[in-house]
Amino acid sequence: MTVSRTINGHPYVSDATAKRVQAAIRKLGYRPNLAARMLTGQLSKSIGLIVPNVADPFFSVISRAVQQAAREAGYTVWLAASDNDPATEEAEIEQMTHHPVDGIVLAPVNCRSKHLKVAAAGSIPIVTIDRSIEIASTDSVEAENRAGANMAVEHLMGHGYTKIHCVATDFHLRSIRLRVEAFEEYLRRAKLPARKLILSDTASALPGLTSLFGSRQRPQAIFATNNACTIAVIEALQTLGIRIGRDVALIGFDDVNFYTIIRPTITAISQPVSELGRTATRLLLERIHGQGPAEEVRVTLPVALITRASCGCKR
Amino acid sequence: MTVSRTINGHPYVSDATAKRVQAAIRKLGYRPNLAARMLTGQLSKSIGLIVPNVADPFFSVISRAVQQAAREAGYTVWLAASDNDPATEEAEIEQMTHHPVDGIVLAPVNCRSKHLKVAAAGSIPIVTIDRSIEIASTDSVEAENRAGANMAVEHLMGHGYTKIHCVATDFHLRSIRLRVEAFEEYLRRAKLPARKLILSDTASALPGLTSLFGSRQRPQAIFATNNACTIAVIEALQTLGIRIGRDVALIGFDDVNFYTIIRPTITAISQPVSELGRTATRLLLERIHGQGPAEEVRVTLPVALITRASCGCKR
DNA sequence: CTGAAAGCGCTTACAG
DNA sequence: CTGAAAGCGCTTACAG
Repeated sequence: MTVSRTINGHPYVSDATAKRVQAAIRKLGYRPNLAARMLTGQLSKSIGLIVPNVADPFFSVISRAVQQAAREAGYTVWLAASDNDPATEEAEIEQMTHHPVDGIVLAPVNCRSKHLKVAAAGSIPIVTIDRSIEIASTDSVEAENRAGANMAVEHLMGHGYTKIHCVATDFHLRSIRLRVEAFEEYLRRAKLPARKLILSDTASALPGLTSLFGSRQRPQAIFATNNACTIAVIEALQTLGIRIGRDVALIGFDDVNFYTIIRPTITAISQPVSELGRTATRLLLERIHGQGPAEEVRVTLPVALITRASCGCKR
Repeated sequence: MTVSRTINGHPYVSDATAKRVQAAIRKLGYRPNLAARMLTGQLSKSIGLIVPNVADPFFSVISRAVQQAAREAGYTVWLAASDNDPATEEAEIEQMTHHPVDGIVLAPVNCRSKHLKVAAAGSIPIVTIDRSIEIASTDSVEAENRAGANMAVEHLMGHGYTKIHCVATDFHLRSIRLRVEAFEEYLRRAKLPARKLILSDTASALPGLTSLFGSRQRPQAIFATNNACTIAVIEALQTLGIRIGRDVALIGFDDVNFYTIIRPTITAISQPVSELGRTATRLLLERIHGQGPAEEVRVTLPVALITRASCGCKR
């Protein structure tokens, strides 16, 4: 009893006993049993993080940021990968909910999976990151998808290109759709054709670009909507012998480390990835502690154009 | 009571009652409380995974493999990043031990940290991955470091290079030291000079290579001992205007996705990264279930030379 | 300021 | 085959 009070810093423990308890704790190497503590309705001081793929550079940086922010607040994080499978994601949310964690930071596989409705209505708070849920309402943190697409198109138009193509994968994600939509609207307002190539997966980049570059719609510039897509485009263009930055310009959404190492270097829309992770964690911890407004919080963080060589600059 | 027996598949529950219990469970959405279960001394069905950095491609692939292998066995995994800080690592091991997890897969920051002795002597099993502990004994899984270094040197010598330099970072890691030692021994046996450049961090690659290439020891070929080091070398050579594959040959230990995208493509010693993760998880689960031999198990998995252009092949 | 009592939700013997 | 009892290690009122 007195030990419990001492550990939890309750008032009304005399200094003398507190000291004796501390000494005994040290001597015996006593550690409170978390399972027992949980059973009395305490917080677990842990949060869950579910991402589609830890090996994706975008998500590995996010994981790192979440982990650090959580640690600073005395929280530990359960990381799980959904492997882009909604069923796995559902199982993981279930498991975490019952494990238990106090809250979950989630990058959903699909914004419309039915199980998300259940999860969002559950008792523990959820904050989505990068991709917000469409069929339920939770706090969310994401980058300015539309502004990023606009910046990319504007920059390409500044180079004088008029035949600009958008190449996208993962079109089922709301973030990707927003980027594609913004791309189309911007070009439409500029009275230029807004053409797009939606790929079912990265493997179809090569056949897709082969026929695109063999057609009359051969583009002068490409806007690729995320890192996996950009990399697939680069590989396909290399295979086709089409020189990036000379034969065709390229800007990718998402910046990746090795874009400065390949030649030409790749111009990219850079997201504040660590900041996304930190913000989501902060928001979640606030919810866990019952702070924050009653309505959902939707945070959008700014992106930046990182000019390198693939767009035609610095040739 | 009967519910408990039904859930845990104990014998001596009549089919009729079992059915009724199942139905009630479904109807009420009942889920057993894990905290309570833990309190009676059950396994948590979770393992911990601690790596220096989740954003490192090597460790993110390992994380993925561990996660998948654990999931297949009905286990979930706590992932934590030690950020290359032994104190953080110590805190994470502590936290996991008491959380509790049934076992830990660990890639130690340093093979000689004193806290590892305590951890290895603890009650829950630990399996090290990529880097084995020197001051205590645990099961371990790693790649054939020496054989990999030998293959690299042998291949470079096959190209006729006689002035081969080893460039290394993270020399405090046993795996790196093994690679460097094997490099030296191989060249010594071939009666060739075995020179090396040990860098304190990747930032010192540029100054280090600048003076190396300005000296009389200017190498014809470089063997870089891990992916971070190889990338730093590539960047430094690019900055110096030294053409890889023409002015100097390069082989890196660890294969990385984008090595096929940069020009020249990078020849690498490829580790069976996913296999390392799966094997470590399998070993850990065996220990948790009290299987496996009494003595420590040390698994070494084979590596492979992936020939590309940077070594001088396919010029 | 300190301690005895009850209970969190399970499981493990022990009786029926 | 089924249930009542005790206990896992904590915390939250409730008495002193």
